[in-house]
Amino acid sequence: MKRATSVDVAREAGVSQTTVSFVLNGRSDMGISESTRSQVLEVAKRLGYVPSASARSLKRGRSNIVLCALPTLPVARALEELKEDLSLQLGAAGFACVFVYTGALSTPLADLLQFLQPDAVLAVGDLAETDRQALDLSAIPFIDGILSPRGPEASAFRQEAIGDLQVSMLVAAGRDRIGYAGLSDPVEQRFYLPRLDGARQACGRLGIAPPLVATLDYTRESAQAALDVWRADESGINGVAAFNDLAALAILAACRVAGVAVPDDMALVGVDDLELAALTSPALSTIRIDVAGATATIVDATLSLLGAPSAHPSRPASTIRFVQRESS
Amino acid sequence: MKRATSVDVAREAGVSQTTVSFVLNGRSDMGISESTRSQVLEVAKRLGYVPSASARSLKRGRSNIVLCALPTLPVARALEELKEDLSLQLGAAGFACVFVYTGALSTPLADLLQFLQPDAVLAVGDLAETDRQALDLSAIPFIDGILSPRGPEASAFRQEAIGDLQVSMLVAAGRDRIGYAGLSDPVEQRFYLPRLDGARQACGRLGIAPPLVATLDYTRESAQAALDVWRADESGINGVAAFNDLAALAILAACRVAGVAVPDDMALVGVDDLELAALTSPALSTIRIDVAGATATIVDATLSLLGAPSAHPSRPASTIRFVQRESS
DNA sequence: GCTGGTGACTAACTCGTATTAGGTGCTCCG
DNA sequence: CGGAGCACCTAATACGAGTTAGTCACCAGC
Repeated sequence: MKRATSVDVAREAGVSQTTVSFVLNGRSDMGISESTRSQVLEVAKRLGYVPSASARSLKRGRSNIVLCALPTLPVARALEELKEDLSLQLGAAGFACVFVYTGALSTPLADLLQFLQPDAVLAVGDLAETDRQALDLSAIPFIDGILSPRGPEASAFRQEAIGDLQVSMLVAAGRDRIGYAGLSDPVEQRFYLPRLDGARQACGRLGIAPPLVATLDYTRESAQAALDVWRADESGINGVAAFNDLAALAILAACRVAGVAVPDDMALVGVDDLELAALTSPALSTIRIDVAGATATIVDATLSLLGAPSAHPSRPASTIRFVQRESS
Repeated sequence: MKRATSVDVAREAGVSQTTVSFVLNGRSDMGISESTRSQVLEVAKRLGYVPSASARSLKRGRSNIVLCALPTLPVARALEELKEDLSLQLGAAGFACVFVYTGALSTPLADLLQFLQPDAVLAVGDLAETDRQALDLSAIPFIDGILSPRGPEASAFRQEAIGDLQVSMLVAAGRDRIGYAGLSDPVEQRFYLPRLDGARQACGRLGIAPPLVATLDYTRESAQAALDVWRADESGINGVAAFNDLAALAILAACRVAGVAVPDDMALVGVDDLELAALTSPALSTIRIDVAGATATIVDATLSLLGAPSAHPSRPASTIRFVQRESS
């Protein structure tokens, strides 16, 4: 059973294919009588007619698809939320938001363009140079690094504010010597460095020494090593801001093993508010990122890139919020 | 700057568009001389020609796109791995694998079909009835519930084996009264129930009482309540198999709060081997699901659905492995 | 009775590619 | 010397929708 085309609908309804097209695209300026109109709609529904996406985008020159390229990143709640928000808001604007995995391992973005012609590309990480060129050649606009600020359009996510808030809350809780847990993973640097900068600035503003940085990967040993670094410091680190909850939880476990009491000996603040942050003992204080506002900004930038009208006159930026639990 | 078409290439190379098409599709049976061939290739490269996906799929009748529909699920390492594996293996077979979020909140799959015409749809969860009908109308084959066995093609994931292995390892560690931590989330039922079945069967086989089931959501209170249920049981539950690592970690925290020693008073085994499982203290014993083999089966089923030749004569199913850590 | 306008519709073309059904000119063969 | 056979290439069409430039019937107005 082949799928119905607009010609099928036309034949069945006893009109021309042109008329079917006019009716289904709601072109009221073309003078279609009400009886013909409803007749066509009825037949279209009866035959289960769905316009061919290929034919439509071939003719129109746009596909109404926005492609979102994802790198391989460890779990991040904010990112998950962003993905669903993007789907939702772009969907409301008449675009389909589809996701692909690109990275060293996966198919390069350039190869996908022979199958899929998005109107725009949003990349969470940075795009490879070859991918950039491929997009330029196909005249597809893109925004990369959408989670950290660079272009004006992406300034919705102020990663610096996160590090700042972490330190501020640690200091407010009476800590005066801060450690910062960063990550060695290169993909994460894009988020890590701005957050660390924010933490540094907060230390300066609050008149305490800059944070003592230790980097870890997601292993127990590296968390242990970081803890050792902080404890060996003669100034006596008593508060740690971690790049994200995963790192914070690794440190939390290292503290337990080493007999360091949290929060008494060492306060700890993560970022992301994973489900698990509330489930550990002690429960993890963290920064919750509300991406909904920021998504609007990204969607806005995307739509203006496409010359589409934007539906968000006011642009609330991403808001962040300290979630106090037991670890600080 | 408009993108180049095959006609542009033809004009520039001084040949017909037909010839360009033959060269670029490698139709060696059409007798293209080597000089023309290289000339066309050179011009195509120089102009940065990329064939139009819309035009191609319009003519060919297939898009070479496989769409994978994702429900909103909490973090699961195996699922992440599956997504990347699918991208990789389908990519190798000449298909683009793209992901969309569908669910109660998000755009229904049916609405996406006006923008995108995949050759097949793989759904991780179950498809809504309306989505099913829409796919049928568009004559797009689909496989849903790809993570749990129903059709013969999806039998790669033997969820039962997971529950079985959990119980077996608990019993091997000397536990004889087993609790099972399930989930109340309806989306997870599809995985939860088969795993529980497996656990039940293992208990039967090993000659111990069936598992005492308690369901939780991802909150501290529910984990606490589950623990209370097991401890209140007069038989003295001394080993718990959890639906997944997240649930297991919630229970781990509840044990700490309640002063229950893990693994001495209560052994605990999760499923999924999250990064975090190795980072807690005590570190979590868990079941690691190797999806690579199962992906091959899914890809195989998909390709045969599409009438494409499958590249995997031998079909290794998903293998699971017990990861012993400190909690059991 | 002829023009001009309007309401309701459609023939024919277009998008960019793949494919079918030829066309050249050349050599080989009897 | 008149095909047959080959190597090499191209004109024309189809895919399914959107769009332009009409056509046709009907009515009003002078």
